[in-house]
Amino acid sequence: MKRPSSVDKIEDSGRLTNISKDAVGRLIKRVKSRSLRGLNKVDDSYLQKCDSESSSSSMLDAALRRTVKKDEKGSNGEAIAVIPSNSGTRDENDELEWEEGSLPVLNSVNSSQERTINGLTVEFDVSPDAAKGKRIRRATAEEKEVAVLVHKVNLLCLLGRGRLFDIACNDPLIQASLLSLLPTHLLKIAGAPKLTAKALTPLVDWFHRNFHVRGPDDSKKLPSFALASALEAHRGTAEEVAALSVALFRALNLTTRFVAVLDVTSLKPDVDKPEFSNPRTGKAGSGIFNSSTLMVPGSVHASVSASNNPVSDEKGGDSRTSIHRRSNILTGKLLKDMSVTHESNGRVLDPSTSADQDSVTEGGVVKKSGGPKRKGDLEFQMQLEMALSATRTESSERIMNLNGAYVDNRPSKSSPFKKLKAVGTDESPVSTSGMSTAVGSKKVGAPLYWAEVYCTGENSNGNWVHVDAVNAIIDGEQKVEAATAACKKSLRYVVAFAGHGAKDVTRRYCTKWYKIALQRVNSTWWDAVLAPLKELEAQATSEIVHFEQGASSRNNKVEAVPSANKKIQICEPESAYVTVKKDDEVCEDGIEKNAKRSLSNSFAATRSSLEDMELDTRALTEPLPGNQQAYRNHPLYAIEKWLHKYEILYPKGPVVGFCSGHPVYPRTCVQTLHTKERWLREGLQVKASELPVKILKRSLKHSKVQKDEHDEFAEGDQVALYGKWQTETLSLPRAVDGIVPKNERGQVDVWSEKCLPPGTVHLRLPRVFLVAKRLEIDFAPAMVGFEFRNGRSVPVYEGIVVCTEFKDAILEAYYEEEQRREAEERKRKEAQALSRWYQLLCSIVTRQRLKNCYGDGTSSQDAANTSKLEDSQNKPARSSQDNSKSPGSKPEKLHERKPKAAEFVPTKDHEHIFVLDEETSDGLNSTGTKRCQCGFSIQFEEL
DNA sequence: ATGGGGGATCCGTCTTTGTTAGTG
DNA sequence: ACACTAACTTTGACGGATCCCCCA
Repeated sequence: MKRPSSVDKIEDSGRLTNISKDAVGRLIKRVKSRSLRGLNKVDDSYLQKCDSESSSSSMLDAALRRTVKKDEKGSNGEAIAVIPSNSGTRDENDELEWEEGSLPVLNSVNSSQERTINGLTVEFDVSPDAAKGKRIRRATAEEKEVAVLVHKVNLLCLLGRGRLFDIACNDPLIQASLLSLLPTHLLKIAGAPKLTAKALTPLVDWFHRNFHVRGPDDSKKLPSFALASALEAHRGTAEEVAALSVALFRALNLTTRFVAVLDVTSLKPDVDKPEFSNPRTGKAGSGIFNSSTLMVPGSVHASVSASNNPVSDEKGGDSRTSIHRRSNILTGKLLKDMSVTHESNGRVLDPSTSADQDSVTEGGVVKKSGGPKRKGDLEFQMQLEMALSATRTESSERIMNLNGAYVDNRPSKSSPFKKLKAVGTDESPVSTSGMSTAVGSKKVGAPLYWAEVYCTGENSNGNWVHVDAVNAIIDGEQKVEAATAACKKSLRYVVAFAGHGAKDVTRRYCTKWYKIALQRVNSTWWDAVLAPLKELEAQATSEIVHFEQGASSRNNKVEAVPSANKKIQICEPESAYVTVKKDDEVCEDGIEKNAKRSLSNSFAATRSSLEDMELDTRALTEPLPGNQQAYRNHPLYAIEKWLHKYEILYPKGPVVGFCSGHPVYPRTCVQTLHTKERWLREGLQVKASELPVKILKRSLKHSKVQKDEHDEFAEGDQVALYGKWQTETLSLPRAVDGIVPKNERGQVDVWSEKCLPPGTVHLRLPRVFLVAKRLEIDFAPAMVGFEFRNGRSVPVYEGIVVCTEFKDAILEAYYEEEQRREAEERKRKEAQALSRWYQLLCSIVTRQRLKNCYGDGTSSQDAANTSKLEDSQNKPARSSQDNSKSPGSKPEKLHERKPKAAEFVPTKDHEHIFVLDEETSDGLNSTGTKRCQCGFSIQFEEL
């Protein structure tokens, strides 16, 4: 990879990217291996997936063994067990052998196979039909956890990538180069006091005509380098082109964000498995990092010309090649059609409503498409027209796909009508008023990158406006969801990048949050990740706004009159961003600067909070889903049918709508119910006069347990449930006279601090009950929960509950007791250590003596040497035992004669038999030596 | 052809308050 | 005799997510 070595920061980022990439690669590898292991673990499920021809020999082997095992009982005689050669007599313990035994591997597996082994017939059946019947293995908790981790890592990586592109958009060289290419009349936009979305039209139009999208490339360029290349070639990936548009807007001092749809791996396992083996990603070798849009380039034929002719003429592209023109013709045609068929949602470029199908717009000028045409062009146009007319017939309200310009223009064998796929999928109003995806197909990629420009002239306070320069769409935020849905992508995370920061703006682009939310990571984690970035983003956009006011002076300095001959004309050595900052620092005195900064910050805060409010409002005003299933987990609405077992509607109203005849209630009306006992855990008790709002039937098992109880409602097979509104704060009897109030089991259930009787305290210390008992203070064991052990749940006790007044006394005594205990423990350990040292030293002494006695190299020495090691390790205990017994026991015959080492040849399993050799006494202690026939001796001391 | 409803299936969660023999 | 510890054995019902089939 070629790197601009001069830019250290970028190098760092590059390294970081590589490191991250490697890490993620390893993680994915781990996931793959896990999933493989998982498949192996559940052989049956894998078996069904094993194509008869593709299954590996080991798999087949395993399958064979299984089949054989299953069929060995031979119920119907169709399948006969393979009996291994050694299995003439089988018993119960053969299980393991059956598992580990191997069978000859067959080369071909058919639905029914036979093979003779040692005269036995093998018959097994791995028919696909049988496998088909089996269910697909579901993901385990571990796999789900891994999927969440991968999702998070992927999100972080894509966030990092977005930030890199955002930084690259601030590159002064790129911004200056773009300005140098811009026609002079378009520079005026920078000075506009009230920017409106409409005012951006000519600018976006120019950009769209001059920069084109090509397919994703496999090169691993750094963002800034990629942008430079794209700028030079006037074409790049959708990501690069979108980033260039952001750079251009920023160069013109427009408050602009780079917006990207983070196309992360799924939160759920399995779903992504095909993606791991996706040939495209595999080929690219960059996995999830290669997340560029899959757009099929509109100017797909123009690759050669584009590279040869990198700079386009700014005055309408007179010098452009015919191929360039053709792509523009097609694009313009589509755009025009969009403007004709639909104008209600979002302003589309080229306001011309001419019905002339042959006219195209180019730089706002309507032109005849009289350029040279190739055979493919005509075919394509025919197909396109047929498609468009068909779309109009189907739904005149719908507009063309955003990506209409990127329709694959290769001649298709199928009918053009088959390409049409109206993807106005949902009940969403967008689908009816939004864009049609008639031309959209799997060959067309989703719009994943665009810009957001803050237009001060929109609404009363200004507004962020969606600007998709890649597809030449302005203010088309409502179309994005439909377009991405058409391409089987979901808008799970739409993130706007600015000033090295980022902000989640998904809610602006999605209308069905209830669907999106389920596919997103835990919001707490995501919010925590974004919090610092959001701050950066807010600061950055505020700074730009602040300087926007003085932008005219700067623009006067920029005499950017681009020329076709100038490849990159840098009129201003510093970037717009940098220049403005410098102006601020140089021109303003300290006080003014601070005042102005604080003013801008306050405005930014207002702007940011305004946007937050806007997004929140969108969330709260989501349209009612049309299908019942959507209400199962809808965050805003609920229908009674889909309430859970422990839920109820309270209050039952207001009804906000109907779905298939079912009244729809706000989710806030859904209350969770609990039993009396469960409420106690929360530190709440059910009011005396309250009746259960719901009574459930208890399971058989539980009803048996409850049979004896005489609760009014919870009798036998019933469970009484109460709502939170029926409860009050728990009032337990107060501790009186140092006596702790206990429950029927003589304990206190300490689920939380709230469950403690007033006047008591929970001492969560080990062995503290001993102290309380010694001090004769009343206490109750504190039960803190349950754990499942030995097939049943058992209560877990931690510490005791005592009256508050005894707390200090108990603690004091406890610490004293603990100190004493620790001292005792220390003493015991020291004694033990002493004893072990003694044993060790004895062994060393004995060894030395042996060396001294038998160090001449006789045959017995070998024996002694071989035995001494193991004896020094193992025998002391035995020998000491023997020692202790020896004084009482008579040393029989062996005692009479001294062992002669030369006579005795110890065997391998020889055990020492000691006889008393000599004994001396010093009054208090008597010491002695015991000697075995083999020559091994040990000295002992009798206390 | 497609999407919704509902049944079937499977995985994960919740449930929940011993007994006995051996050892010090 | 008493207190303490370790071993014993290894639930099962139900909710909910997901799959799959049928029907509008």
